[in-house]
Amino acid sequence: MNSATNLKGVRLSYHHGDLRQALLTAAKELIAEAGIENLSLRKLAERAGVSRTAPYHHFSDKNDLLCAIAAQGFLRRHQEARDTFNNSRLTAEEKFAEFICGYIKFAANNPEEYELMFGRNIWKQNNSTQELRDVAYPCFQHQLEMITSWQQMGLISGDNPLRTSQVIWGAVHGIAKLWIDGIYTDSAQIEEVSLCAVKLFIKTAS
Amino acid sequence: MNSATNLKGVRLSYHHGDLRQALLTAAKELIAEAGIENLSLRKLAERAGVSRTAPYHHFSDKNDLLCAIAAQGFLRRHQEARDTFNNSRLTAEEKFAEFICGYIKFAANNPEEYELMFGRNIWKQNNSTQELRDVAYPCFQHQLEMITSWQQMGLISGDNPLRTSQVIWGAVHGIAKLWIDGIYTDSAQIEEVSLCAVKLFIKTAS
DNA sequence: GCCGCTATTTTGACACTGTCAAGATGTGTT
DNA sequence: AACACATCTTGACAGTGTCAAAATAGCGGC
Repeated sequence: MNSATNLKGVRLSYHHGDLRQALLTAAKELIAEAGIENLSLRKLAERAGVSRTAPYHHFSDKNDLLCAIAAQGFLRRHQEARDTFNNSRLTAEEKFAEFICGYIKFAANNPEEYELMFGRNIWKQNNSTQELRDVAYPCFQHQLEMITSWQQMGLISGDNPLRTSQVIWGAVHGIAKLWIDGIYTDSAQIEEVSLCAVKLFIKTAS
Repeated sequence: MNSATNLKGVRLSYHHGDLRQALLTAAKELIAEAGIENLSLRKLAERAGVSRTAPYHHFSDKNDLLCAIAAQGFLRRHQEARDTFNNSRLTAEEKFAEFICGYIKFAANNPEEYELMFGRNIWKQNNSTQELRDVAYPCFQHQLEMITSWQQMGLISGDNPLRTSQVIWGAVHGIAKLWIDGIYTDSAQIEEVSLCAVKLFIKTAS
């Protein structure tokens, strides 16, 4: 299970050194080069200099490997959001704007990773790993808490914090997806769309 | 190209009758049964009672076939939206609410079809067929026109109609996707979330 | 009727995929 | 040294999308 992920001890694996981590980084390379759809375990194994079935001793499945990459993405985004929310130099309104813009920017700058984090294959049915859920759910929960606090201080409208949070999350998610998938017919400026979303959700919007 | 789609003449194709249409309906059956990920051209051909490569004379590609199915989805949704917008028994506010709820309900009731219409594989890069674009873009354009009209009559806030339209589209799209993919951690009532979105976007929201 | 042209379909094949079973090899423990 | 076990490899299997070439069916013209 947790064969090679102990962060303390230096020597983790036997033959390769740390194949699990090597596979993860190689996978991210390959995804960045050719997209998720073109990632195969065999090419990945070759890139890592290892035989076709070696990865199966570190990931039970292709899905398991993808979940592990997605988990890293949630950790990164969660950290980003926390940094913004805890930045005492920002007003609440600035934090909210930065949450919206930062979310969309994260997706736009890491399209393949975002696709993985929210691709249907991972969450649909029961494909999500426990490891992934342990990382993703706190990230979702944190979003809910932030939005709830902004709503309680009267910055954004709505009454039910959970529902409002779901709508705002849906908005940034949808904008990000439509952008990533290249569906906006005009060459939309993603920053402009983000700021428009901010204005629409803030209570004092004109 | 347009080998078998003439709606006037009854006898359209030669051997099978109308293999193109038979493939489309069989594909929708298979997708409904096992999801898009589990649709293969070979199983599809078998279901249609035809050899593995027969579909290639009606669709250049697997992608081409998926685009054709997606196009039918856009036609249906476009018609729905038009019906609502042209329903003279509804007030503007009711129309807007019905647009939001109807959009999300459409996606929730036809998850696989919606996945196809907005799955990344189709739009990403240049995978979209001309036929698909000819059907989808008018649908998008119609959404823009509706939202612009609601904004101009002061029903919803925001200044730039295009940007506002993109945000609202993003919101319904994102809510639908998060719902379809089963990502909302609580068992959200999709209708409640839709209504919350309506309230947030309408100008006189509390 | 018959002949040929073209649209349609099939058979065969190729490279590629994820994944399993069995064996080989390295590593640490006793 | 011997064992247990983690790690990795080789071989194999059933699928997949798609191409090339051969077979077949329907239509027009004679």
